[in-house]
Amino acid sequence: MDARSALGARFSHWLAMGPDPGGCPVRNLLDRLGDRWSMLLLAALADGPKRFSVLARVIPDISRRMLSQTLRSLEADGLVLRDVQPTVPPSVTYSLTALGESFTAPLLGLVTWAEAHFGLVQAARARARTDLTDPGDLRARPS
Amino acid sequence: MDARSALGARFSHWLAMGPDPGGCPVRNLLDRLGDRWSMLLLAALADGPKRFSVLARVIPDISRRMLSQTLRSLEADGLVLRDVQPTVPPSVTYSLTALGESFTAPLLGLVTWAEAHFGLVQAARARARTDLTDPGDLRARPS
DNA sequence: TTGACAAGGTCTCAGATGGAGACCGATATG
DNA sequence: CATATCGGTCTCCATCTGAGACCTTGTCAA
Repeated sequence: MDARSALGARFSHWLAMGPDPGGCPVRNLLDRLGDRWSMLLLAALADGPKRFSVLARVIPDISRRMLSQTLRSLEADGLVLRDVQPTVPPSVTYSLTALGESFTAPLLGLVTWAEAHFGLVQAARARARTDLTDPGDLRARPS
Repeated sequence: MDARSALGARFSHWLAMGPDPGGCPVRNLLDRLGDRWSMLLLAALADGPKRFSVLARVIPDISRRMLSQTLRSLEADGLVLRDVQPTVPPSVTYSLTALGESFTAPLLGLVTWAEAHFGLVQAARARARTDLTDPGDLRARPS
């Protein structure tokens, strides 16, 4: 059975479970991890435990607010461990829990796919763009 | 090499590529697919081609606006094919492209993990909740 | 004849969400 | 004395999202 059929089977199985959005494990977890930063942070922590400021440095375009918020959400879900050293200034280190480590396997699958197929996606985007602009591309358009 | 080491190696490799956010394939694709609906729609379409109204029915909590918007984004990325039958009223069918089908493999990995570990995540959440409310549970606190 | 309804959207409006940047507290450093 | 560090929080504003009205064109029921 290929991945598509298997995925389709899972999907129709969820439908049979009724229209409860939070009851479905996949809906529930996808709602949590399917945001802009969660998976990225898990990938960063797969590289090894890191402190707050290090995470902020290696992911330059995350705001401190979202960094804090996302890490707390991951901690609440048991994927990340937050270790506070009560020095002054305090030193806080984040690392993957065993559960978080178990997530690295599917995440690696995602990452591998992304690296392998990015070229095709870019090509599709370029095609979509020219499809949109083509009707007017017969002549140069000022302004 | 386990998944964690492999993922960590990928991550530090991205860092070496400089601070360009859109240049990294993984950042780029995660920004697109890592929203509330994209992966869910891909899972739904893995079950077979579906029309707009059918998708709206099987995913009750997506608004028509986001459904239309997300499908167009997936189409622009070459993952989904939009087939318009010029009947009246028009009939529009969405299906996975070959590229979209290739994504079902990593997506299935994610889904499988979610179903297998959802119990642990729920347990962690319950623990986090009691940790928060415990300090004040000694006495009832009005207002 | 009038009305309702269908599909596949778009449009507008209001509320949730996210980023930018100020601020904090205590300490080490220049 | 001024400034920087660390790990955040707070406020403000821009963007994103959802709810719900509306559109077109033809068919069917009353």
